[in-house]
Amino acid sequence: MGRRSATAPRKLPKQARAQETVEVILAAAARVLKKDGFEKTNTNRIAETAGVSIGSLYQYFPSKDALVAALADKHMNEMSEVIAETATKLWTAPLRTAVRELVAMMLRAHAVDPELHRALMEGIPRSAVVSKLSDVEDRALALARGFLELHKDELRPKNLDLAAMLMVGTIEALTHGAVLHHPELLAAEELLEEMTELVVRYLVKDR
Amino acid sequence: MGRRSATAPRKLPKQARAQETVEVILAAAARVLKKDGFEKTNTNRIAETAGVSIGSLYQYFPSKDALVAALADKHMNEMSEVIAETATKLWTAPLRTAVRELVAMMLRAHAVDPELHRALMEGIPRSAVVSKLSDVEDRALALARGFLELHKDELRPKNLDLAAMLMVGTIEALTHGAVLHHPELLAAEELLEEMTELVVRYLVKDR
Amino acid sequence: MGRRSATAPRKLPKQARAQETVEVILAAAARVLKKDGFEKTNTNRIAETAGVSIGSLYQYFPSKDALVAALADKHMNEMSEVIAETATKLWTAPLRTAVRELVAMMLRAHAVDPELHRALMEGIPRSAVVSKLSDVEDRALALARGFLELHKDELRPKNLDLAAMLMVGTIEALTHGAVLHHPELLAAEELLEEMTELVVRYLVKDR
Amino acid sequence: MGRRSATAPRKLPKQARAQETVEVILAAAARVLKKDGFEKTNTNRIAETAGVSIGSLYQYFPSKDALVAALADKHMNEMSEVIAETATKLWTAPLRTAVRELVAMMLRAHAVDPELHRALMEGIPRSAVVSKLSDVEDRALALARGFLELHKDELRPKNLDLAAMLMVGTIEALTHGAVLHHPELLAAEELLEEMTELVVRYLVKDR
DNA sequence: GATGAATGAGTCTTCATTCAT
DNA sequence: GATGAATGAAGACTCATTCAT
Repeated sequence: MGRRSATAPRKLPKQARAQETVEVILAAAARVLKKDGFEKTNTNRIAETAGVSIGSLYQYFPSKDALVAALADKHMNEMSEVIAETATKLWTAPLRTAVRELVAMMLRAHAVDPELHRALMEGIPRSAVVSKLSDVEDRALALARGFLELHKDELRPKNLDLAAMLMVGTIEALTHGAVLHHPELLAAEELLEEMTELVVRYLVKDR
Repeated sequence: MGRRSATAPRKLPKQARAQETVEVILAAAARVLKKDGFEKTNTNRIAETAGVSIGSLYQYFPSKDALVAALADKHMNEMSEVIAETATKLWTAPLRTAVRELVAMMLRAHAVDPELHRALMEGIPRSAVVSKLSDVEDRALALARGFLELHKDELRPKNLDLAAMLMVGTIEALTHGAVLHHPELLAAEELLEEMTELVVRYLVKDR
Repeated sequence: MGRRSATAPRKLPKQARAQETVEVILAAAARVLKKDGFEKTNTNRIAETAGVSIGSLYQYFPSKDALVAALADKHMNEMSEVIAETATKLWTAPLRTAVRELVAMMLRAHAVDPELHRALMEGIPRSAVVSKLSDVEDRALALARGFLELHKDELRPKNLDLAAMLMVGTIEALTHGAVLHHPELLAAEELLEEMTELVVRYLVKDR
Repeated sequence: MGRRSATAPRKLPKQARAQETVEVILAAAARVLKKDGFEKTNTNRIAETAGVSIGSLYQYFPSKDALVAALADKHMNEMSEVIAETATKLWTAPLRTAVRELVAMMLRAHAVDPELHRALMEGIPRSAVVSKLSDVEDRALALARGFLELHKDELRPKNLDLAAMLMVGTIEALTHGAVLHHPELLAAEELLEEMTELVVRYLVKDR
């Protein structure tokens, strides 16, 4: 019914073998992308790395962009799962605990596959991929906004929109910074504590 | 050589002309990069946009990477100048004022050419360019570290390395976030105030 | 074998099924060919359109060319049947009537499946297909030559080979022209009359 | 100013050397096209045949289709020139002479490069090329229509549109037939005479 | 020095055909 | 026999870079 989106997967594999192939291709794509960056990644090398013919790659992904988009999708879903696991706790916990949980959640989500996350965030141009990724950010922003609304009375900042932006931006940025430059910190207690402190102190009224 | 020395100044116009050509090419490169992103930017188009032959472009820049690196250099220098202007004030001012100045400085530095900054940060792969850009970050980190050391006694965080990282990371991230998503905020007083508040509250001891 | 003979007819359904599959594939090939032209037609799409696996297609046709050739064959046979129906009348009828019948025959033959005829005549390269199609022309030429020989005495042209060529060429060309550009004329009385007039006037002696 | 047509030549060569290259490429394209047909012709082979790099080919022609279109254009222009030379004579000469001239003109026009004409007419799909070629036919049809109008009173057919179609169609078809199957006849006096006879007899009133 | 024509390795992508299940 | 996953040669096209004029 009309032209299908250029980045939609080409066909759903029916046989188990095909499903396996798709998996293998995605894994290879991730590996190559992490190693070479988007620009230097080429479909032939991905196929080769996957131990699959170039024809097979195009059987399942109509274009290079579609392949990367599928990879981004998968990665995003994995991160979303991590987020969904803790999202509910946010609404009942007291402010500090909730913030702590939020930060921990972000750190955990980004710990799923930091290198891939980086590769996806870096080299990719104005394609569908970026929007896929920033969907997550948008949702995080909405979530944060709702969260702040809930704790309105305890908060110092008046402009909740700006506060949400700062909060999400800060957490994301520091998480990304850790991902990029200090992956070892992702699991460190200290970073979690300090980030929590940073956010809470920004948010709460004095005393 | 001997005979020529009488007319040595003549060489100057030539050099001036060459310098001009370099400028024109860099300007064109910036324009194309901002408009099309790194991937779609090609040297021929840059030359065309510059109104210069491709041969001339390669006269002055031995490769595409060299050209982009030069552009990054230039941009970095412009940002560095802005930073240098206010760096000295940091050492004498009281903490809150200094932080405020620091944040303002970052916002101003990134307001130099946000679009170029973005283009440079985005699409570029593992080339020299990224390192050029992160040089700035490294210097900012060192600066921050020194700054914190100076105010050691007033500070709550014990791990100054981590604190410097969070501080610089936060400021940078929020500045970038503003650059990318809300350029109108770059000049806004409110963002400056809130970011200052964020950092100061994080840094200072209670009471 | 011995035991089987009792159930020998059982084999028939299988063969019938196979025959059916062949038909389905040919029909699909015709449909795709008409719609997309030879160049854009590919075996996978034909198989898909036929609701048959690509493997089955190659079970019955060893190559793409063989498939197209079979299609051409079939089409040619259908046209030949139409021709055979009226061919005998040619030998007994008076000149004008015979020519009229000849023209009508050509128009009818080409009305069998004009679109397929066109697709077959157009996009196909130096493959067996073209020769298949021109077999028909050759036979038509021979038929015409014999026909002219029969009416020798009534004719103006002395070079019967040339006359046959002109006659067949004219009829074919105009029929094709009609097929391509004015399909609605294929069934029109007027075209038939004028073509008859054209040929008869060319052939007969004055007075 | 908007997207340029996909089949427009890419750039006009400024230097003499470039003009030469374009010529060489077109000549090679013609040669390969005649030898292999459209389908089997590929740009790499054309470049190779031209003794030119594939890059040079794409410097001047943005696509394979554009190259073929340019070739068709050139061929058409050459044919048009031949036609233009004699077109004027048609309006003053008596009917039979004019028809004879018309037929001769067509034969001459198609004798310019019969093989190329054939290759161009055959394998090419629904691209711009076909329309280029049929432009000529359309103009011929209009010319013929005007011609018949002029001689209205001497003519037997009442439906001048149909008569023009038959006339042009016949001449073209027979010319093409000669081009394809009997190139030696293109220059033969006999074919010219017979075709003239065919057309004149069709057109004129008895007596 | 400047010009822009020429180069060709490298990329994406298609599709006829094979073959394991 | 049927299926459809897999293959890979081949072809269109790009673009960084070189070099004759």
